[in-house]
Amino acid sequence: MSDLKELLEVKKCPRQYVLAVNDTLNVISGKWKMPIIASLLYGIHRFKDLQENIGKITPRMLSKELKELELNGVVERKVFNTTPVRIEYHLTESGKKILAVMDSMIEWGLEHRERVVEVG
Amino acid sequence: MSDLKELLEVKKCPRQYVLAVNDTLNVISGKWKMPIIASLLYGIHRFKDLQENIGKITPRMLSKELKELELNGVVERKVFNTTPVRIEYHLTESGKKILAVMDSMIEWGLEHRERVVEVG
DNA sequence: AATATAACTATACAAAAGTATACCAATACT
DNA sequence: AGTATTGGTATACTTTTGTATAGTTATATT
Repeated sequence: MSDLKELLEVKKCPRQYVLAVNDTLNVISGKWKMPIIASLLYGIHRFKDLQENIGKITPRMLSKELKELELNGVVERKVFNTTPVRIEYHLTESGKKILAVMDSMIEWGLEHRERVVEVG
Repeated sequence: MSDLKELLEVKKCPRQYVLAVNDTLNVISGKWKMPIIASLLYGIHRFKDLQENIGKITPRMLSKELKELELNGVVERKVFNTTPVRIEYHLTESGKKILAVMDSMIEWGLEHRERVVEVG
């Protein structure tokens, strides 16, 4: 295959795919996104509980990340009119489906570790 | 389910899964990893060609990222004893399989965009 | 009136990631 | 000797991401 053909082939890589990958990366990149999403998946929904479960995250980061996830349509914030006020964070339908991406990442990561150990 | 049970359930989330996800994130996170891996997948292997294909990347970043990918066992660097010297970067077996992760990211990203457009 | 609790916010800072611009080394060609 | 080519490095920045530490608001409890 000629260099030109290859170049054209690359240019054909659909823009919507690039956008889709970037959207996904935005949602899962960073130190705390995965721990937060995983905790929500496991049924932890309140600020203090998330903070305790994740361990070393500061309230500033937890707040910031939850806001970003909410803005990205991955998390929904629910306010309950009790005293003291109770607030719960839940994954949206999209949010729950990130599990599929996590699964593919786990699969790749495990296989890769085995291969690296074999090779040296 | 009690809070305690939930907590224990979370603690059961296997450490090797956490490591696997982190390994994968390390390989795909950042502004340039995906463009580089995609270019390699599409058959572009030389430094200058990668630089041209990716567009706005500086040689410093391309060099740095390729080194990191090599260190992580995702890319292999081959030196050809020609004049002038020819160097090629190729994905390892592990590297090629990142396509599966990319696919799941594309799928999630596309679905998520549709859902966000629907909801508003 | 003092203390406790949930759910944060504010300010200042440090570290990591990325950019801009210029330069280098080896070899071959003219 | 001067120029071109490939495959990078070096230095100095700017931006983004994450940390540390303290404070706030609203209500209820003692």
